[in-house]
Amino acid sequence: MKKKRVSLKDIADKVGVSTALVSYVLNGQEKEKRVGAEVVIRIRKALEEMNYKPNFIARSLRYGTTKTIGLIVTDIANPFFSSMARHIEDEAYKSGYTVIIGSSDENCDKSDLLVETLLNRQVDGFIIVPAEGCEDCLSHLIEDKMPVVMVDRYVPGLVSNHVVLDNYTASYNATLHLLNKGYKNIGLVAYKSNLIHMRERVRGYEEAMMFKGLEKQTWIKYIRYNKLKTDMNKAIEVIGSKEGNNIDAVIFTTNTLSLAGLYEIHGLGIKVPEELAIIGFDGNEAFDFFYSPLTYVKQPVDEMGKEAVRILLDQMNGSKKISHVNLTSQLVIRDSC
Amino acid sequence: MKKKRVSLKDIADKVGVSTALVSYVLNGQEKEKRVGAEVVIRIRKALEEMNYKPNFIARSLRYGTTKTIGLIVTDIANPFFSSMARHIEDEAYKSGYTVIIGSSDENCDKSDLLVETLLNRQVDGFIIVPAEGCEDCLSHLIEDKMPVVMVDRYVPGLVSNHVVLDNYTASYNATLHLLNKGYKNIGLVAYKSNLIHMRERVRGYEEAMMFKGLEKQTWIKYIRYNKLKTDMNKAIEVIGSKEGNNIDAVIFTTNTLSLAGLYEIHGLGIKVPEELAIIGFDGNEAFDFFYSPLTYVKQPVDEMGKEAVRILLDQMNGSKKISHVNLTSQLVIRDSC
DNA sequence: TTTGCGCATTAAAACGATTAAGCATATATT
DNA sequence: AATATATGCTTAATCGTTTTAATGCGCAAA
Repeated sequence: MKKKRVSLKDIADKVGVSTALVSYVLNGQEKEKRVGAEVVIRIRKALEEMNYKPNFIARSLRYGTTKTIGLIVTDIANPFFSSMARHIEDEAYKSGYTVIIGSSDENCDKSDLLVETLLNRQVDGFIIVPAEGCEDCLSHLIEDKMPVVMVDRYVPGLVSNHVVLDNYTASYNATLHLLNKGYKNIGLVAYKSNLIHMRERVRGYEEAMMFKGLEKQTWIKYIRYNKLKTDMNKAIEVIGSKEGNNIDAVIFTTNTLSLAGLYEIHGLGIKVPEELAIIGFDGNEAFDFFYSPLTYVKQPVDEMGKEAVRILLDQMNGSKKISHVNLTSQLVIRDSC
Repeated sequence: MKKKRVSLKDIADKVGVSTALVSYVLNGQEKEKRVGAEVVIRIRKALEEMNYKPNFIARSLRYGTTKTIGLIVTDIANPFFSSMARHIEDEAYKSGYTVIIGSSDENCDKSDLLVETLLNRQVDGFIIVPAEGCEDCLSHLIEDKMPVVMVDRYVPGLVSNHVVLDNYTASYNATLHLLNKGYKNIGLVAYKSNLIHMRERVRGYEEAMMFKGLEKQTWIKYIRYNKLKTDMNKAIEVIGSKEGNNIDAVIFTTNTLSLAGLYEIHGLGIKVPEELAIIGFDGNEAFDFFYSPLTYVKQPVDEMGKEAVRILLDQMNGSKKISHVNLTSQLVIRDSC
């Protein structure tokens, strides 16, 4: 079967000393532990020759930490999350941490199961994109003093760390941009969800409309996460029809909504921006190929990932400080509005 | 600090028995090991009450297996690999396996480092998208009897498992499709790479051209992976100019190449398909928004991921069979050619 | 000669789980 | 009555590493 890896014991036997000495040398403690100079050399040589590599599992058991971070996103296949994951991995690797990823599909049960699985695997901390209804599971985690950083959204009332976009301002500014361009009947397409990031994006829109005295003109369509296509189809059809209240601009509050929305708009042959102006959240390089490249709210996904890791590392090192990071977005203006 | 998790010992103490009995009950061996009926009940109750969860690390150390798969892709932020990763994770989780992902950026040193890291973490097997120059590192792995499945591409001459697309046929058929549509000056844009998947895609194109007696018309542009933008810019400028040999169709051999290529085509205002027909590899939903939705070679990424996991599990269960899976692609015909 | 100290090293416990082997005690078989 | 068998449980080793406590030895001071 598999060739056995060399263990500390193998080295110790070869050199003719106990494992303790080898361990000391390995961890650079040969000075404090007063290992004989000549023995140090022989041990070093043996380690080299036998190509010794420490067994992380044994170390983990001994130390009670695994140098592993659990990352739970809604879907790793979603470009927004996969690029965030990439940044998280890079940052974590720098500090010797490894990342285990799971996808919850916005499903609380799946998320809880993932947390459970990762806990059993003794991860040292979590970076979580919380799904709806996960409050309990998360609060238990935090009560048990497990380091947790929430990203993209957070659970209001839960005293814990998070790194999110300033969604309110992002949405407010996007709406304002449309208003300043002269659009009045601005609609918003959001996921049907109580999650804070959605609510904030809705609120930013509403308050911008209110600010201009257009609260009567607000038009919000809520899409069910698992009925994306059908719900979006209906939504866009309404916009294209007479009942659409002459909607002349629409904001999509996530990249998946933008994608699904553009499909329908494309399908109905609605002209952008002449008949309908558009702003999306989270760019997608390919949206530039839409006949009218998309104006979108650009999230600093790299910072979000890296900052989350930094805070998590800090927590794992014993910091008791609670961090709430609100990142600012950038409105990338293209042709669609 | 962190609330300590309950261990077998805690349960044993509470019930007043040895850890052995608890372990037997836990693993459903109460019959074979003749645990007293009444004791079984008390242990079950204690396990429930104290909410016992086994420590995976301890188990791993004992068993010498971690129920963990190492996945090395070129870049998890690339939608092709992130969706493959998603399928791999889902399939692995079904069998109680967890996945650790790393991105090599097509860089052999990074890839080797990842392999090393994951080996130290005692993963039970690898699913690898091999980078160029990784032959040695991989062959060592395989010599050491570490279960490995290569995906997307493989290392010729290395006796090991792989799950790849039938790239030759895919490319041949794509070229044939263009030829049958009357295009004669067909170009191909590939990465400058000796990796087999690239070579096969090139070969499929060349042989299809040869088959129609157009070997003189072949036009291949090799793009450097880390000079994507500049090299692509030059390539497309050539196509748009007089020196372009009147190229009337082009095949992009990966999704990143398609994306970069479309940017340039878009920028130069080249009309598709009137002035230039296009076929890409790996769709991207958003390519549908190109003013001329992209005809592309659709890879069965779900099958590729799932099949890789199945083969790997098989290997990890001791199978000595070497599997070479060649998946068939589908040419999704849209407007771009 | 005894005590104390510095030095180099080892033995052993610990982390949490699994499991082969062993030990009583009770019951059944000759 | 002596032996065999069944039953129910414990002990201890094991996986690979870290780390505390202990040990042996030589040498100097009392």
